[in-house]
Amino acid sequence: MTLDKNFDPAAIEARWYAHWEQSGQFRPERGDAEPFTIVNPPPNVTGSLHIGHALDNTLQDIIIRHERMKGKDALWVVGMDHAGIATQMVVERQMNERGEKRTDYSREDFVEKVWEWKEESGGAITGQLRRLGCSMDWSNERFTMDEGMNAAVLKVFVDLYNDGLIYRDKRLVNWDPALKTAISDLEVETRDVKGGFWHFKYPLADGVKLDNGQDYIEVATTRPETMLADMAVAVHPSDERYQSVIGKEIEQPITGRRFRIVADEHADPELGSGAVKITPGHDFNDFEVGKRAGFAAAEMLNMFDAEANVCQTEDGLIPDEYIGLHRFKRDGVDGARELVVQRMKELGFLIPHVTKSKDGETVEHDAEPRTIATPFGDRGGVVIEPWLTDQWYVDAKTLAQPAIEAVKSGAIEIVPKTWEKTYFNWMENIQPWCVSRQLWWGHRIPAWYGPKAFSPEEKLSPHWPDLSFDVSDDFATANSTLLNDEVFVSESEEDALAQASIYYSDRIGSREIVVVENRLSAMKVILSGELDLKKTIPIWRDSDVLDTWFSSALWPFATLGWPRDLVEESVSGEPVEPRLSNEKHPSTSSGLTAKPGSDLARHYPNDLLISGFDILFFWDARMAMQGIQFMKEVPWKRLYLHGLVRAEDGSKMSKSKGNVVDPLGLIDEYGADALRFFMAAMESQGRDIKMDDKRVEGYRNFATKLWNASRFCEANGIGASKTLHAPDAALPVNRWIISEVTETLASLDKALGDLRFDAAANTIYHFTWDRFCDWYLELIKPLLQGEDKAAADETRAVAGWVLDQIIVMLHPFMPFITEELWHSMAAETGGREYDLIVAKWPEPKAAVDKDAKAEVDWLIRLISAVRAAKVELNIAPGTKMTAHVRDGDDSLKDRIARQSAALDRVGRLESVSFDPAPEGANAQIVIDGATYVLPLAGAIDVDAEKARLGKALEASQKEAKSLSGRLSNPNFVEKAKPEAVEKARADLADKEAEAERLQAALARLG
RNA sequence: GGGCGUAUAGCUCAGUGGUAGAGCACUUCGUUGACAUCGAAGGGGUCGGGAGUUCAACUCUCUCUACGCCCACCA
Repeated sequence: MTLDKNFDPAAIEARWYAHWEQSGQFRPERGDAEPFTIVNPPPNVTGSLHIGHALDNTLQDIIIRHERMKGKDALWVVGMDHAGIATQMVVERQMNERGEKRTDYSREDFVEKVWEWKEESGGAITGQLRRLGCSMDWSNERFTMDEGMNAAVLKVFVDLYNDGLIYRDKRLVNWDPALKTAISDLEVETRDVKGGFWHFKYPLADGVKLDNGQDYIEVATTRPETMLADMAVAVHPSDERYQSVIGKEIEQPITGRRFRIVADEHADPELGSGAVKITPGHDFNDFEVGKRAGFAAAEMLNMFDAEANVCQTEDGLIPDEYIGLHRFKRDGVDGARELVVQRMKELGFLIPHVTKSKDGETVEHDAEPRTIATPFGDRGGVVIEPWLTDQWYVDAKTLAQPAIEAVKSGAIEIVPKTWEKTYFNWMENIQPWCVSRQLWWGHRIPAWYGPKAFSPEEKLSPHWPDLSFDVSDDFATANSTLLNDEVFVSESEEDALAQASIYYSDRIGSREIVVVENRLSAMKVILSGELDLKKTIPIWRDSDVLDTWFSSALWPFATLGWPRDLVEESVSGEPVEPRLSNEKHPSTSSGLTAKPGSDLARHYPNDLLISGFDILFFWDARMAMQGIQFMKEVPWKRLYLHGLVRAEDGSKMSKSKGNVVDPLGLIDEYGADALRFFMAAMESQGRDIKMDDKRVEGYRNFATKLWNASRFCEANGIGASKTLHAPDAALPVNRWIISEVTETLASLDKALGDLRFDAAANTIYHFTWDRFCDWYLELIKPLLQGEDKAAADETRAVAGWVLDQIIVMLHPFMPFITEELWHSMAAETGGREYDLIVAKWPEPKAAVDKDAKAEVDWLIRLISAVRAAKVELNIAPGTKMTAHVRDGDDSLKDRIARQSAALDRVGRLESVSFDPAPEGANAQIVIDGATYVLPLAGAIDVDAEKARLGKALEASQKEAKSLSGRLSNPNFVEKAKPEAVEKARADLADKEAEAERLQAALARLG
């Protein structure tokens, strides 16, 4: 015996994984084979394997192993994401612990520190994916900031810029005051927060009154602090109450600022007083109203710095006591909000909210309590402040159009289909994507700016890095000729310099161009007078980096060698229209095409993408847009979206709740195979998975079951099959199990093809346990130990072949135990020629053997019935019995003769004869057309047997009655499908016959 | 305010236009060698409520209820 008594996953997992990886079998050389490609969602370099990764990667591994075994050039691309914000936060946190901060370092030094951290501590997850058994192509592991990705990001940015699909704009962004960076719409999550709704009087200026004589307009707000930057009050154009004051002015009590009352549809007459204060610099709606009211973005007042502390507005009207306060109460310290409310109250401009107490007394409150949907940054965890800054935007609307079309046309198939609607809904309403981030870790934006970008005429909206000094008028005068706010976008600094030279020499005569580090140092250089601006022009590179998702959106092609493996398109220089098909040899808009034979040509489009639905917008949709834009083809043919893994009670797992299940702990306890099988078995389309340790344990038991079955085989001279196809077999039980393999394989392939992981797992599970272990191995025991050597040899060959098929079919789900068994089972016969990971997937060949199937099916039902009768009649299960057949025909006689050994050994029927049964009390069983009489000398409880038969009879009669009822309905016979009618007739005949026999059996009992 | 999903055995979930299945749990029995991480036999569901289509509905349509998720600028 080479197999240990117990299966110990830990003992084999690491060994097999190392072997596979070291022998390069995750991506065998198969240059001529049909390609199959999946790219793995790159996990954050800061990340560790959580249960969601376990699900996501198990599913991908199942597919990739299956395709690899089918002989394809299966490529599973793997890599890590630099995860801009997350990684920078990790390193900054560590600095904070040492009493340092980021700005103690230069940008270059800080970035260097992050790289050091990445090399030392990053990527822990790659080892954990290995523990899960994932067979990705580590030999070509990528990183979103490696050389190739950097080149791709630069090219994409520049190409998009040149096509007008990426642009710089000044508008409100979602600003995270904790992280001091802009974030995209998707990174904002709305939470309900308890807040207040304050009502104020805004006095009308110049003695103007409303029609009702009131000398103020009532406005209400959930953000009183922003009134320091109010620039208007809006009323609905058709609101009767305010017609006479439209165009008149308000004098804001605290700042004394005067501003107009404007008419705008945004104001809802039904809400509050129908008048709303407008703060264009700090509210998305107000920004739009402000623009409609004629304010340019640059004119809009800003009252916050990057940390959302109050700073002075351009007009200098904010009283000193507010400057430096936080926007609202923080750490128990009152902020601008509290002070504004207090001052307004003191000034008599607060309209209190009045409620009645239980005693009927009126109680005044400053604000009406209210639940407010408040935007939070998903990383920083603080309230987002809409803030007016210059940022880079991708024209997502334009890019989205072909991506929408791709799904509509079926070029991309989304599985499950129900997600299409969500995809369309988002894509059709997509907003410009803010891609610049005020961070240091990431892809630095390849844009250089000329001096005008920091001229004094420009409104210096607070921007990182903070610019808190004035620019001299001298400079402005000296450079008034430097024209526009010029931007040079290029893949290299040299080229940007060249562009700048051409630009400035054209306009203002030749001057030398120098590049300075950033906007801040550019200012310092200019102000210090170090540069003679008559001779030199400084340009500076954009300080910002790109959103992490900008680079990961390129993953499906950039990891395959784009743009390195592009070559001139040979056909023509014509621009290529998007094909949105599955054709090969994609080309880019610049007349380039993937080099024939390269991975890029062979593996793009990818065949499948598997991701959680939670990153459908973040990642999947953006890959679709960028893939089509740059490759003129969809990134993948199918997109499979799975749900979340939830805690046992159905809640979301989260660190704060402390209900996070560690997949590595489950692997330690039950083995990677068991965890993987659990994930597959639970993955039905369109539903979240609830964690269930008991079920993982169950699949551990399944692995043990297979292990023990293999030990049995080994002990009985059953080993690795010598043939790929099923051996010839004459015995019904062998022909039957071969047919069962054929059927199992067919449904397994279908399930995997349909991405029904649960169905696939259940198919192989039940075949292995119910068919193979519970019946086949039991039925062949007498054959293995019998005298008929030919029968024993045939059975050994078939059993060995079937076990091989199980091991092969199960391998994608349980790679470790199957690889171990694959080799162990061949140990006695000289070993295998190749590892299971690259073994050939079986091809269904033999037709199903109906005769054998019918015979074994009968055998199983007979044995089951005998067992059941024994239990109900309280007969010890080991008791040997004899049976006498009534109404049996010759073919039944033959069957019984063929199966006598199995009937004896498995069914405990030591003889089955066609002689009449002895008189007296007997147990009786009706199967198909025959009755089996089991004489029970004396010790039978006649009443129990009567009850047993009576119950069976009742069931038969009930079914027969229902069937005959249906058949006597003329509508059924006329309108139902003929097959249905036919089947009902046949079933009725069977049931009636069965009932008759049972009745006869009862009669015999007296 | 829109959109989506889910409601099937005690629990977790499959399922098909023709009178319901799995795993776990539960009950009873079982240790002569593959396996007690096991075997055998069982009990248990009017498939969320209502209406409709159909010869026939757990399965299709509508509606109601409950729960969950996503998107959305209501001050």
